[in-house]
Amino acid sequence: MPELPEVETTRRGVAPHLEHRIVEKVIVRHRGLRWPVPRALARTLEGERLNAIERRAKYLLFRFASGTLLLHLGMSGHLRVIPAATPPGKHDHLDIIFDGDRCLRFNDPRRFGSVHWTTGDPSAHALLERLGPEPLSDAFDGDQLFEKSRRRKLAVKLFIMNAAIVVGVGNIYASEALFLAGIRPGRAAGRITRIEYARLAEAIRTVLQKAIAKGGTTLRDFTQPDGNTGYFSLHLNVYDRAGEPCRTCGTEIRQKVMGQRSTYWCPSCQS
DNA sequence: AAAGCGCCCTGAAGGC
DNA sequence: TGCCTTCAGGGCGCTT
Repeated sequence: MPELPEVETTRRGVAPHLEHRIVEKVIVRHRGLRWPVPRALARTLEGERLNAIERRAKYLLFRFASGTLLLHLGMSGHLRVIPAATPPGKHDHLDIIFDGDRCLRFNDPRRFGSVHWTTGDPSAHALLERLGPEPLSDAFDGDQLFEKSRRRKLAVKLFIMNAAIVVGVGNIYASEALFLAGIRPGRAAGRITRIEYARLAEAIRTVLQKAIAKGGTTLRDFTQPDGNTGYFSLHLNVYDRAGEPCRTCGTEIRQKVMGQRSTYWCPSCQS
């Protein structure tokens, strides 16, 4: 379930423990992630120095001198930094062991996560090159949403979940952002006004930023064995609240499947 | 080009 | 108690 805020919190959690350290050993226990883990991963990484951990969309970028490891948490993946001798548990698919006994352990029950190695500019990698702007950067605003959506009949909720339009808006925050902006999720993207898109872009920023701030305070230490809470205990206005009263007006929250995913909204606060 | 949907996978929840 | 079914979810990639 990691959405962008969880991925960013993970990045902030593990980076201080690993940056500027040397990879001593790599253990791959299960190559069958979304894509097979590269066979040469251990050979590639061992001896490499980690310069920095960055994030693009929901991908974590481990920048080494000779290339970049792209890691996606899928929907059930999480990372911890633990002593290398810690016995592996179920679904512990990958260890990257750094000097100073810092073992980065990747656990992913559903194996929707992935690991890629790329040399050169990682933004040119096939998985990254077509991605839209980062929602928290200055490169993102409502005007872009407006321009890109003209003549598109797709529901606005699906439109903002398209990573080519803007990255990092997952299913939960899509519903939450639309609630904040007062826009019904089922409306055609091409029928949303410029002013509404300005509100929506701002709502997306707000929702993600709040979640990141919350992550910083609620997530446990990434160096603890039980270091991941999975989900932030966010104050959700509509998501997973079908039939419950709107926190603003008391109207029953409605739910509908859109693009094979549950969507929630308040029929009174959103128009 | 845009839209729709299948699929990868496990675990939790619900029904019987 | 235990089995079976259903659902959840990110996002690529194929089809229409």
